[in-house]
Amino acid sequence: MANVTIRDIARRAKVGVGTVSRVLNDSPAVSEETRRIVLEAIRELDYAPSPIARRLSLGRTLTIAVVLPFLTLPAFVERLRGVQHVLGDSEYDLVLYSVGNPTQRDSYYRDLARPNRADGLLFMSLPPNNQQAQRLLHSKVPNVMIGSVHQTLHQVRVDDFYGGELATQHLINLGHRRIGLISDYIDTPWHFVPMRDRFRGYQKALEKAGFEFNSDFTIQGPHGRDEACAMAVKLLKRPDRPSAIFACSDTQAIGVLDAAQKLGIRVPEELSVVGYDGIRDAEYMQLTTVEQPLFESGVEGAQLLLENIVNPMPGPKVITLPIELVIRGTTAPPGD
Amino acid sequence: MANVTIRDIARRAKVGVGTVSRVLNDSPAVSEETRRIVLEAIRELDYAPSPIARRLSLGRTLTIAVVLPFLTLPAFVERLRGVQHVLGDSEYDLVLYSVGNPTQRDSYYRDLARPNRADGLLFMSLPPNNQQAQRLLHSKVPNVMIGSVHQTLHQVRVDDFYGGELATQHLINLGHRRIGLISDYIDTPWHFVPMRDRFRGYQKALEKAGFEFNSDFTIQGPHGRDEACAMAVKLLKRPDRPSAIFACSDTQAIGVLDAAQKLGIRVPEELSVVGYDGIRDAEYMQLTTVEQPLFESGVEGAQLLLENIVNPMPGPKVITLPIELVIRGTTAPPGD
DNA sequence: CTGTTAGCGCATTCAC
DNA sequence: GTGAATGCGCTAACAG
Repeated sequence: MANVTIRDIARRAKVGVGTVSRVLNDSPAVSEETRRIVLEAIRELDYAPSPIARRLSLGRTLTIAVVLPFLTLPAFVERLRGVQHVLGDSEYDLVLYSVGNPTQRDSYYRDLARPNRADGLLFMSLPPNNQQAQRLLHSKVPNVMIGSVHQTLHQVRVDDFYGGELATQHLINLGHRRIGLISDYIDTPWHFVPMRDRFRGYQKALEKAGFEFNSDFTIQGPHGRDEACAMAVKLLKRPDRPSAIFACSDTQAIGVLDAAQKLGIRVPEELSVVGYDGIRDAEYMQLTTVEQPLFESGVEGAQLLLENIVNPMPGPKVITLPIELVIRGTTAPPGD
Repeated sequence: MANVTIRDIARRAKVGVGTVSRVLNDSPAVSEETRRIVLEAIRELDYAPSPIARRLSLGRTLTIAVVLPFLTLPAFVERLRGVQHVLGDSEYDLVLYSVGNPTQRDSYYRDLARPNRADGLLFMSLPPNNQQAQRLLHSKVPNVMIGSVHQTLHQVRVDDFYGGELATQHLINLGHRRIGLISDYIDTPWHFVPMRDRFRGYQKALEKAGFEFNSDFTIQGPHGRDEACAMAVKLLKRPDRPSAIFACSDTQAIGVLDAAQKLGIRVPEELSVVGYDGIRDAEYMQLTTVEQPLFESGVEGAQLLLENIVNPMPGPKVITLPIELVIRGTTAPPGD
């Protein structure tokens, strides 16, 4: 019942605590014989060293903090899985911080950017402002941004600009001219950069095709399936309604499908829809989408972080992961 | 750069470390004046106490360990969200342990069931064997099972037996007689009790209706959409193929829908499908399903755990959450 | 190779 | 009210 400590083992094995510590840490500087005796004592007393004491003594937390916005969005879960996949094999514990609002986000950026909180920080889709980035840098705590950017920080990202262009180009190639866009708010306190880049890619594609950009065809709003549905309804009720819609996330794309169904508009005959992310739901729904390697981004981010813990790289390392347009059943030439 | 410790604050404020500690912990036994001075020093040096040192000194880890099988299944993510929702407002960190195989599960049961690892344990859908339960009990570490059962442990669960009955009864009421069932392996080293109960509920409903149980209509296999699809294909290729299938999870139900599509069998005209869980995909797919309160179960489990940390209850507390049959578009009377 | 000792940073006595 | 001292369990440096 009473906690068994390293001292108990030492006493039991009739050695010093130093020796016990040595066998615990696989130090070669201990004879086979004593190692055996110590291990025996450990087994008999079912002893396991206290991680807390260990951390304090080592001056390391043996912990990686993962900060992400709500666990609600499937895309974040996929990334988290990737992170867990890597961390599961490491010596680090994964502690989870879920951010519900900008205030919370800021407090995490403040609290975690100091020694003794975590040995490494992983931020997902939560771009820091300059001051926060500065603080991170100054704190010397290794960190990696996944799915968000900052000039001074390590990051793994995808080329969202290109992705937006790819999606739009696909629609243009099919023959669409009136192409709507639905996205999150682009200028929010969250600074959700990827969305903004996708939007710009959309503009670029239009421009390249010689179409004029019509801001009436773009709507921004809060994220979510139902919200996207409402936005799409607004777009589809126009007399000159678009024949195709690029939704900046799969969740929103599914909302668009809802809207089409509600209004009796057939997909893809009367309306083409492209999403973004490549969450599993997209496959269920036969949604054409721009797939980004979500799981992979988690893996890469975690690995980059672990490397940086071992030996910190100076310059910001940017890993850009490839994206891919996956054509399924929700896009087709305009039925006119 | 150098770590600022409580001692630095004490020196700066010209007080003892004890006093600083007191203001950090809101002890009333400190004058307004000195409190002010200390807080001032803390602010000036941007000091924050080291959680690790705090933990060691307090003898508490300030940590809740959440153990769950792969992060892959949406149902687990929902529960995790519920847990996070509660823990986010507490003083505890949420550390995540993802279990990939039975060996890993067993090692977590062993390692976490001792002092100084976590102040509380949350196991999701990972029923312990008697020895593990015994060890948990003996370790005195507060713990709660979510979605799995053991006679001696606190748990929050749903009535899976009733759920299985409910789903099957629904199909019977619609007029179906040949009702297939697809489930995980029921007798595995994972001891996935809920599945077994759903299966038994199915049998019970058949029995009540006076139908004979036909084991040819039940298939067990590894979990997963594709796996379920393969099983369903097997079922649906029989000359006397079932007119309805109860899949023991939504993921599997979606696999069944895949199979129907592949074989050109219309749902619900030629085949009715009922799922189980109530994940969001189910809504997307218009799937009739038995909805269990996943998020809620996480919330309840976390709350129960926190209560038990404050003052441990002796007897095992069992919270049973209500389930609900949600009828959507995949069930209808048999088209014959 | 091995025992002893000095911290790691904080909370908590116990005197004053 | 407050300061000084002790211990939480472990690692690492230092003698031997």
